[in-house]
Amino acid sequence: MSMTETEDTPRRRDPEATRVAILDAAEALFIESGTDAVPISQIARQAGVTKSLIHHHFGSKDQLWDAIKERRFTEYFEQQAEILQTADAEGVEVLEVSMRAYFNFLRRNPNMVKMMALRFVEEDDTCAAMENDLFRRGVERIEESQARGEIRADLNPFYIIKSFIALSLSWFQSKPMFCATVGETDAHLLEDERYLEDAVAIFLEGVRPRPTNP
Amino acid sequence: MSMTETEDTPRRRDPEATRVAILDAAEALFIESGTDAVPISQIARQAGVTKSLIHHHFGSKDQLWDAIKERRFTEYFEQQAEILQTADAEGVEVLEVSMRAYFNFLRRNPNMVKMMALRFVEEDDTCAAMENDLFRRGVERIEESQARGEIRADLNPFYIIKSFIALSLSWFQSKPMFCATVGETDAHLLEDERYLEDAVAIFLEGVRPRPTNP
DNA sequence: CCTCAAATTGACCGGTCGGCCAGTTCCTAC
DNA sequence: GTAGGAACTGGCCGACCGGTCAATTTGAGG
Repeated sequence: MSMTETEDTPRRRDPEATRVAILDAAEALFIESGTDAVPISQIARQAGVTKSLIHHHFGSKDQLWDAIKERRFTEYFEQQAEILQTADAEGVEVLEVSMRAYFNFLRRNPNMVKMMALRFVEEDDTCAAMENDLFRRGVERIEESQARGEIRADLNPFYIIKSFIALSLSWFQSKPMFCATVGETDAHLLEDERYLEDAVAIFLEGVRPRPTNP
Repeated sequence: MSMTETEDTPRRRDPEATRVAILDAAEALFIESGTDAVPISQIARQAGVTKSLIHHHFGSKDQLWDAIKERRFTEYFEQQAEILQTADAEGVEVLEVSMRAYFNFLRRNPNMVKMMALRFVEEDDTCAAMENDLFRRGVERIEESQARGEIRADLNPFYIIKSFIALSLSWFQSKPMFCATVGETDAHLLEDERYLEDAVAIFLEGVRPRPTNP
């Protein structure tokens, strides 16, 4: 352990780790209770730092919230781009793979679902450019399949993407509301896989070119 | 104007009108800026009443917000039940009619879209019973069509409803995000009708029984 | 070893906001 | 017409919270 190690040894003061601790604590609390309901003091307590330190690193509460969204959404779009890149199926299969990947991603990241909803209610436009880029690449991919006759050509590729996102996202947004009332006899309705199978079935049949066309 | 008129003449003191004025003002402001961002004093100003009067009628700020949600959601579910009742189409057509009606309802009531999103982020369970009832009636309707072979029988009716709600709701939730970045060349993508046509096309083909089955 | 900037702390301030209360006005039922 | 209760008002309070600031500690570079 020589003193020349400057990056990987934990130091007593580690501003980067501090930033991460604050971001993690704030993200959890904000998503749990909403930004306004959580005082900075509580974030500080949970992160094991002082209130002033949060202001030192992030300026204001709003800027902290922005940093949280920035971090998660960039991570999100990078992952989505990765998935789109590596999906090497062909024809409608690429849509099935994409939809299942997207659905399972949301399933593993419930926080993301909430942040998407928050982005809407707060009318937040940040990261819209990144999202646009991602869509554009998806559209190109679909257009190729359409040209090859593997996907119905009368559908706008943009709307095709929007559709399978809608089918995935809305499920996780509406699910919690039903958990409260659905009885035990209908509990199976809440299983993610069952919904996914039906949603995929509807979506795929909807975009697949019909064999016989009047 | 006899004094025996007790119900229909406007009186100098009209508690019911006051309640409505407060609810209207609060709903507009809450949805515009979020419940926490709007002080009761501002609601009072906009409604033309005193702050104390709001507490007199509704108790606390939270109870006021509850009353707002209660009012809108009961109205919403009643309208939806009405639509479901009067949709006298048959076969898959009933789904098309329902989906178009739902889509256009959301289009005319952007506040409702926001309240649905808020219901999710605030984890609000109120009115879940009403929603459940509505779903049950829709499910029965679809089951009949399925028995008659007019709709694919391998799909769960519950998920069918969920699907066309998802396709409608998500559109209006994601639209604002794109308005900021979409260039003029792609502005047509934001037109509600264009999306609706494609979404309906996908959905209907997805639930329609295939003529030839391998 | 010394220096300087960054990290970190605790104390404090000013403003805001939700809720309460004492008092006044008005409708209504007897 | 009068008593009582509901509608309505203005003023006030206390808690909370976001942000600032001066002071202290720590680490890295010269």
